[in-house]
Order: sequence, then structure tokens, then C-alpha cells
Amino acid sequence: MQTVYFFNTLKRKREEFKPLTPGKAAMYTCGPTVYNFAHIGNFRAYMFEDLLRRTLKLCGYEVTQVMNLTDVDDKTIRDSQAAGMSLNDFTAQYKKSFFEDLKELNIEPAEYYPAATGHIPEMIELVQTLIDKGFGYVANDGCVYYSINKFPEYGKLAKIDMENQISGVRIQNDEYEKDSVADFALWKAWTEADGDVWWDSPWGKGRPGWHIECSAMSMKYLGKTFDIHTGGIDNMFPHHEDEIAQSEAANGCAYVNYWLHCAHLIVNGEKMSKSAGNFFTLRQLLEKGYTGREMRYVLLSAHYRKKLNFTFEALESARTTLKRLSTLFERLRDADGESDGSMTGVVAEAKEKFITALADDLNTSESAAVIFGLQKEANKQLDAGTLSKEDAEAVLDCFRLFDTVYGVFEVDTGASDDVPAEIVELAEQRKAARAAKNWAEADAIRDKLKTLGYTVEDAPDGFRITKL
RNA sequence: GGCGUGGUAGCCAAGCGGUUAGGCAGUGGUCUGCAAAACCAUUAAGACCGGUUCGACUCCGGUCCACGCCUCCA
Repeated sequence: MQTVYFFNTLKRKREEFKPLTPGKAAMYTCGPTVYNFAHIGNFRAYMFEDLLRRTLKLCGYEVTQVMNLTDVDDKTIRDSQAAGMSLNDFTAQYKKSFFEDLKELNIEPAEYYPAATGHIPEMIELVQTLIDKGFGYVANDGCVYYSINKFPEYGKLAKIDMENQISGVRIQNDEYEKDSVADFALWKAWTEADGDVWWDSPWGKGRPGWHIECSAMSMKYLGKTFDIHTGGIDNMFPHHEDEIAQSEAANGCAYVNYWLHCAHLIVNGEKMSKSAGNFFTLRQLLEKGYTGREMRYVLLSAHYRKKLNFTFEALESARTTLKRLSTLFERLRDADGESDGSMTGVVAEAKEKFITALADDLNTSESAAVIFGLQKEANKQLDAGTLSKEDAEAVLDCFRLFDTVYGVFEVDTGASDDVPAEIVELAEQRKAARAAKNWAEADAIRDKLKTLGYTVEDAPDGFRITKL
């Protein structure tokens, strides 16, 4: 079991991770609102959570992860109506695309994906508990609100002093029925705009507020107190702050021990967001010819608490980097030299450094440096002929270990195996022409292959075909 | 207005009070019929002004700039 350290937003410092149950890590991650395709900025958060769960597993923990799906809120209702579809049908299509995208990015599935609409009774029960304990109240508009004045610790996560805050907020005149403008909705009363979307409750027809969703579902699957809660930095306030207020008021115990927040993906210096219109979906990138693993590599390239500047140059850079590693794996598979005995130690050190880097608050930059250090050493020894089959296999095995977290190397999959037979045949003809030193013929075939959409490159013992 | 984060070489991006971060690009080689790929080597930095220190990119103060949250948001 490797000791893991996290930067805990709640304490604003790096701490050793001590789970409630030794050897197990329970984590809750805020998932998508399924009203549209997620953009790659959204996926930065899900990638960070994937990195977190894979790192925990690498360090010996058994992970239980819950990711909620918000399938009822203002936007899902609004857009399903605009599309002339039922809420369920409407959100189902985006749930489907979300899971397709996760797969494309090689993000490991969570253990649970609870949907909000599947847990309305649990939410109603939690709201009732909050009312019974004096934290919730029914207002004139039929909504149930949470009275933040009743929870003195409100603001402890975001480090917000509400006295100070309220005076600074632009108060909208039509924020009417609440006791305090900062009170938030636990239950929203039905209005005409909601159409046929409503559930019965002790307070009449309506639907749950957003924050109560995560409190109710995390409690159901992970218990009243659990280890880790993650999300994008923009969810810290008010969403996570409100979750704390709800859960700790209802249960009378700590909600979460470690809060981890990732920074934004930015484009041209600004946050990628739907409202700003400066976003790309994964599908758009795939249409441009980039792959999920290239995007995955880009998303892993910066530390999760630092803003990540997305550029197409970064995707190109990822492509080159991954290709060079693939070449190394090919060379390693063919290695058959005289071992000088040094590789065993090199590999052991690389493994240890890799794990230590990730265990230190998920330092992917540091872990990448370890990867490239091993790449360089392996190449040097391949050139020198000092890698035996066993040495090479040890290096490959090390990359397989790296890949349990990175998930992009494809250590054992060859690059080009789905090339049509006639293309291979042309390449064979070119090989023969070259053997006969018939350069004109060889070049003509190469040009022809290019028009067919393939590049052929010479290799020591033949050729390599790549699809354009 | 309140709170918070950051400014590192052409681009991306780390650690660290003194010893090469790393990747991409570039440059020079190796290989090669040509091309490409690959491999090896290598250039280049710390927004600005002060302070602490034998020594600061790293600590402290200030200035400027950028971004985020406070409203749905990963």
C-alpha cells in the first residue's frame, strides 16, 4: 500500500490520505447534466477523476466511485420541450452519448451512475428531515428552501464569509419569497414552464433542487460520511458548499473528509463553456481526425489543479509523442541482445518514481518525465544491443504498469494491422522494386499508395504503412 | 465590490533556496537510392521593482497583467 497525498480544498493544504476503511476509498464525483453533448472542458473533470481512481488503485486501494447523472433541471426541461420530446427520451440520448465519449477517452466506468430521476423518494425524505430539524422551510411560493443562517459553518469550504458576501452580491428584486437571498432551493414547486415534469411531495407537485440530489445519492451509496468528493472548481460554490450544509445538518456528522477540485480547461486564456460558445465536443475532434487517446494524453499533460490550455498544437504534439512510444514498443518486441544487467535496476527505479509522483497529489508532469526517461534509456540500450529478450519484456511490462493509469500507450497492439490486402500487395511490389534498385518503379508505387490514402515508409526489414 | 488562482524558454508544462525537469517545435548528427520515420546530441526560462540570504525561478513585500468564483456551469 503506497501512501497517497492530496491537496484538500477544505483545509487548503496537502494531506496524507487516510480512508475511513483501511485499503478502501469511497469517492463521489459530480457528473454531467445530460441536456447536450459534453464538451472537452467537461471531460477534463471526468479525466481528473479517472486519474484519481486509477492512481488509488495503483497504490493498492479498492475504489468505489459514484457519479451522478443530473437528468432533471431547468435546462433539461427547457430543451426537451423545445425538442418536443419527453424528458426521459430527451436525456436518454445524451446519457448514451456521454457513455460513448467516456469509452472513447478510455475513462474507467464508475461503480454507480445514479440518475436524479431514479432517486426522488430519497430526496424527498432528506428534504423532510431538513424541515423536521429546522433547516428547511416552506415559502409562500411553495418551494422548500434551506436557511443558511441555521448552519453557522456555511461557507467553510469556499471560505466565504456570508456577512461580507451578501452585501457584495447584486440583489435581484424579484428574489422574493426566501427569508434570505442566499437561501437555496431544496424542492422547487411546479410551475407551468415545467409542463408534465413533476413529482408528488408533502409540499405539492414539484421537483428536487440540484444540490439535494448529490446529498441524497451520495448518502445512499456511500454513507453519511465518506472519503473523497470531487468536481470542477466552479462547483465548489455554491454546489458543494450547499451539499455540506444539507448533509451535515441532516446527519449531524461530517460529510466528506477530502475535497478535491480540478481547474478549468481554457481556450485562448478563457474558460471553455457552453455559454461562451468557445467549446469543442469530443465528437468534433474525432471528426477532425484526432483520436480519443490523443485527447486523453492532452488532458493528462497538466496538473489537475492548474488551468490547462487546450490547443490543436497540443493534440499534434500528443500524436507525435505517442507514435514514438509505439515505435519503441515495436523495437522492444524484436529485441534480442546481450544483456548488460543494468535494465532491471532502471526499470525498478522508474516504477517506484512513477508511483511516487502520482501518489503525490497526482503529479502527472513528474510521472511523464519518468516515462520519457525510461524511453530514452531503453532506446539507447536497443541501439547498443544490450537488451535481452527478458530485459525488453521487463521494460514493456513497466509500460503496461504506466498504462494502468495513463491508458493511452497500447503497449501490445500493433499500429497498422487493418490495412487492406491490395495495399499491402502494392507495398510488397515496391519492396521488390527497391530490392532490384528500380527506384522509378518504387517511387511510382509510393505515389500511387498516397493517392489511395496510405503512406509507406521504409523500415529496416520491410515497410510500414500508415493511413493518411 | 468580496473571495481566490496564476504569470517559467517559439508552444505546452513540473519540481526545487545552490546540482539536466519533461514533451512538441528548432538546430546538429546517425541511418537512408530519395523521402519519411526512428534514434542520439543540443540551443533556450522564470512578468516587473525592492527585500531576506553566502546564494532566489523557488521565501517576503509591492506593482502590473491574466483568469476563476460570488448566477446555470466540470
